[in-house]
Amino acid sequence: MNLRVDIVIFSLRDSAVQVLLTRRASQPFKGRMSLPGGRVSEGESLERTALRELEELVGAGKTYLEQLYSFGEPRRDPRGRVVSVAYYALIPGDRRVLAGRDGSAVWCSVDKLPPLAFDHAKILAYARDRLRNKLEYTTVGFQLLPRRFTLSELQRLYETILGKKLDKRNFRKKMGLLGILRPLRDWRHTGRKPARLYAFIPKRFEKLKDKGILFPF
Amino acid sequence: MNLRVDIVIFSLRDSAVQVLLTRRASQPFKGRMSLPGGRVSEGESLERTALRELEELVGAGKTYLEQLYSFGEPRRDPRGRVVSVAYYALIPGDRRVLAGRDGSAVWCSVDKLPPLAFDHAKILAYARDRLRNKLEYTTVGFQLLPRRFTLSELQRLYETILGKKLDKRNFRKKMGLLGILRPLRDWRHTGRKPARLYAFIPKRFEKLKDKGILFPF
DNA sequence: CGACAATGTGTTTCCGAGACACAATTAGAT
DNA sequence: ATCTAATTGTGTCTCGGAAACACATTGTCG
Repeated sequence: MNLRVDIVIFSLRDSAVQVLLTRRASQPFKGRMSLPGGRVSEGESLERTALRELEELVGAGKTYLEQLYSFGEPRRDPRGRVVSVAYYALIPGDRRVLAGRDGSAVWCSVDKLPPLAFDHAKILAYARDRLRNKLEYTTVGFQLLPRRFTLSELQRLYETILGKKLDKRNFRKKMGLLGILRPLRDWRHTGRKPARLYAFIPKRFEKLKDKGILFPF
Repeated sequence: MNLRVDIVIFSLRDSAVQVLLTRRASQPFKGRMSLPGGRVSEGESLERTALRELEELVGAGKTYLEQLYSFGEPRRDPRGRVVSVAYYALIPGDRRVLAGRDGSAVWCSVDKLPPLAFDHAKILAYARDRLRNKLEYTTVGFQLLPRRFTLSELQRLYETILGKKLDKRNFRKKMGLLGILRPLRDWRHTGRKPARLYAFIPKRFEKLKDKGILFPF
């Protein structure tokens, strides 16, 4: 039985949710794009496999990683039986990526995906659903932003992933109420009126989580 | 690489959430209780494996089955590397079970669990969490009840799984509002005042789901 | 026939979600 | 220097769902 780990690596780039894909160098599906992944080694846990693959591609740094689902249809790989444990990862949009050893990794907007190898389109769709859902009751979203960000950037992130417009005042009211943002003393100067920078306070959020208070959106 | 599917089979019996466990007949952990499960055969999907195991244990009939999580710590089985894809299933409390070929399967209340083999306690805990969460925004709960049930039974189910008391009037109001229950013409006579029987209307619920209306508890 | 146990039924209060508009600040153009 | 365009930033009202809350009714059992 062949066991692999495939990873859906999300990031926010150019105001779009993008996924890191690799081009297949060999048959089957030679030349097609596919999710990065690799074999689970002996003595290596699933999560460790995922972390290893992840590091090869995007290096170390703030990363969110979560197991997604296991895919085991008998015919999903034409070469033979392969079961994939899929993970998904979130990395900040300002992170430089190594783009893989051979530089074959490419960011693709999830709205303009090329045809994918195997059942990877299915895996990716599943990951997007999960991300959307999770965004509504957790703070995973912050994993996609740089350490410091403006409220408008945060709102755009939510709007992009949820696929709908949010009201600015309501959005800010809720964020304020949650008390998980720390206003910084710096401002972002980008074209027009400068915007205040904020940082996420993970500690505060942990307390909310313990009390069972979730994320309302 | 050895790949298995293990199943957490929940049911509601004697007003308690119970799990179907099997006693191990051989080493390691000989004599201990463990989650039922089995090898994934060649050419068999993960879900099909789970269904096969499930049917061996509890026969055919209304069943809810969902993939839970994959466990792949290198040392979780002392014999060698074994990765388990865990599923969980819900079956009605009035279902007769075959209790396995050899009759070695036993129902155990999740509040009084014996020591379990391997990392099965962890898997079970994970399943309980998932069940609790899912109960709050879906209708999985109905999978644990017989076809016909009283509102009090339904409420007790929710209270048991959520581990907290619910207000009777609010509970009934919400259920009524959702419109997913059909009152039947029969009554349950059990000791005291008879209670009206109801049935779940899956069709109605599908419509709610399509509209994105979820379960408020 | 009386005690007990469970069913069944509405109103009020409170809080969070969503709808909604305008003044202030800055860069860049003229 | 002045104007324009783009973006930030801020409060109130309304509505709907959630939670708190008590008592009359019905049947069984002793």
